[in-house]
Amino acid sequence: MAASRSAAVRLDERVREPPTASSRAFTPLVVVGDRAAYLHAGLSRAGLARDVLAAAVEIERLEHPRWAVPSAESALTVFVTAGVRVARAWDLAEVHRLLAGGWAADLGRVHAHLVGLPIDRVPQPRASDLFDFAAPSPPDADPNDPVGAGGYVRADALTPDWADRDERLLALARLVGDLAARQYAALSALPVGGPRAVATAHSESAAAVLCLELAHHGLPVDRRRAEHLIGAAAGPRPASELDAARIRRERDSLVLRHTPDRSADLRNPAQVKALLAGCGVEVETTRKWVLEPYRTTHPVVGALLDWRKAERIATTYGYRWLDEHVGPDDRLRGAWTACDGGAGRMTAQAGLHNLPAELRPAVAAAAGHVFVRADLGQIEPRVLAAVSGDPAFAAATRSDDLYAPVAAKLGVERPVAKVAVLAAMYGQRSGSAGETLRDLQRAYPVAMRLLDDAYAAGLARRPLRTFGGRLIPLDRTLTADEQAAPREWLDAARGRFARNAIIQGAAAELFKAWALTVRHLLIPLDGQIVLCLHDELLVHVPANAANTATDVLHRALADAARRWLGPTQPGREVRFVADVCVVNRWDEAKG
DNA sequence: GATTTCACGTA
DNA sequence: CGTACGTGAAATCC
Repeated sequence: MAASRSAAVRLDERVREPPTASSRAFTPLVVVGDRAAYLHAGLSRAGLARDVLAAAVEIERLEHPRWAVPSAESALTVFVTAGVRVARAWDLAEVHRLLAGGWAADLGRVHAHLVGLPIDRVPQPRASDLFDFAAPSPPDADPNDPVGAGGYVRADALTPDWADRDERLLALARLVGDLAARQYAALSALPVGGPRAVATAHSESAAAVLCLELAHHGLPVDRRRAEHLIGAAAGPRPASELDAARIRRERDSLVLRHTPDRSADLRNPAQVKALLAGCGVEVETTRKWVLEPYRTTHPVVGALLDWRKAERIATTYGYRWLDEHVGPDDRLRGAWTACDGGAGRMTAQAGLHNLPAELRPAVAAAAGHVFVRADLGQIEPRVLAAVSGDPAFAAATRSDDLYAPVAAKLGVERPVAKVAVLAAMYGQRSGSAGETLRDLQRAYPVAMRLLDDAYAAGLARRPLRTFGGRLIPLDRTLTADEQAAPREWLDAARGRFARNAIIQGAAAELFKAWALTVRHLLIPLDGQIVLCLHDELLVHVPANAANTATDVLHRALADAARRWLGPTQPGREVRFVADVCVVNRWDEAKG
């Protein structure tokens, strides 16, 4: 390999680009197969991905430009594997999700949305491949332009089939820079919180990079402890298919021994329902919370519920899961996304977001390291206070326990106040907590008004934006099944969804701002975020950095909240709190 | 073979 | 006290 060539940026290989708004603000970078191109400070470079990316990594080390990319995954993975923490990014896909709602965000959709072309006619690469390639381009179309005839981005623009030469890579980079500039303008022009929406775009883009880092680093696992916990719930590791069947039968027999005169496939809900009926337990469904009250009716119920728990470990979090997702370096790895298609929470695969509590002791810091575990306290009501600007509710956030001042103000016990606040944020407004809800309305009218307005927007199918600017689509066309459902039920469901989405979405925005601040401050400590769980961060640091990292988590929250909220009127400051502790295992109690 | 339903884990 | 997501097994659709 020509090592000297790959790292150095040679001026004679560059081509001067005309200065445009996009090239000043952004450094577009595209990677397609084994080729790549970027436009940086008016100079362009294209060629073998190995060489171009080595130069790009060098630029990142020196200058921290804002890399504009079709997606972080497509263009910035190499930075992550090289151990270089990308400081600034503009991820077209993430910004599109923010701007337009939903999750689909391929380059064709991003472009069509920004130039005002119908989304439903965006050329799709899948089944129509044969057609696309068969259809000859009009003679006047530029064969090196990723925007094809009809004004849409070619379906194959980001494939090695089309992007097989430097001038096409450069055209793609120019397109990416142009789209980033258009997104910037669109966010800036939003009627509510334009500058904040741009800040959210920066944050979401960085979150996409963090997702690559999370997938790369993985979550440290004590493999022997994991094997032990799985063994305790699901039995020993089966030596063969036959052995596995025997273990399953033994597990089943713990339930079926209670019904010697009848049998059933426990994995078949219909058969389980019939089995239970034969034992005098008549239920509509066999769900856990339906069966729970019948534990004392017949011993088979308790045995079945215990069986379900063990079966869950055996099937979903058993030896296969361990073998598939925990690497030879004892790290649990799964893919992460910076936002879901709804309110904007992060998602994770490989069970990282729904690991049963009983397996958490298996998540353990590596030798010489500790976890610093932090979770945001009462995040959703505090976020409600912040985004609504309710001065009275903001005053309540100054307490460590937000529900205490609320209870005092309403003249009720704390549990009553808590249920009322949660019911106002998520529940049916017409429930049994009616009187307390009316008191809540009087005490915190601004906050309650925000919730009511969101509910009304849901009913009216009027799209909303979160505090940070994310579009919450509420005008989705109904599926056939949904059209058959009662109208009032659907309306109420959409109202609840809307009310939840503005709170959950804003909380996700604050959480990401916090996480990214932590990520930045951890660099000198040689620490990493290894898990993000909606309101909880798990940070892995060398043991001697534990105290500093604890400070970092608190300080980052204050910084992130201040930046996220922007200037606040005196007397309306909202306080956010984090519970932070140093542990060796994830399940250990908070200090 | 792909999609839907049920069930349940997490926040 | 509601929403969301990911997962696996069985049922169902085509």
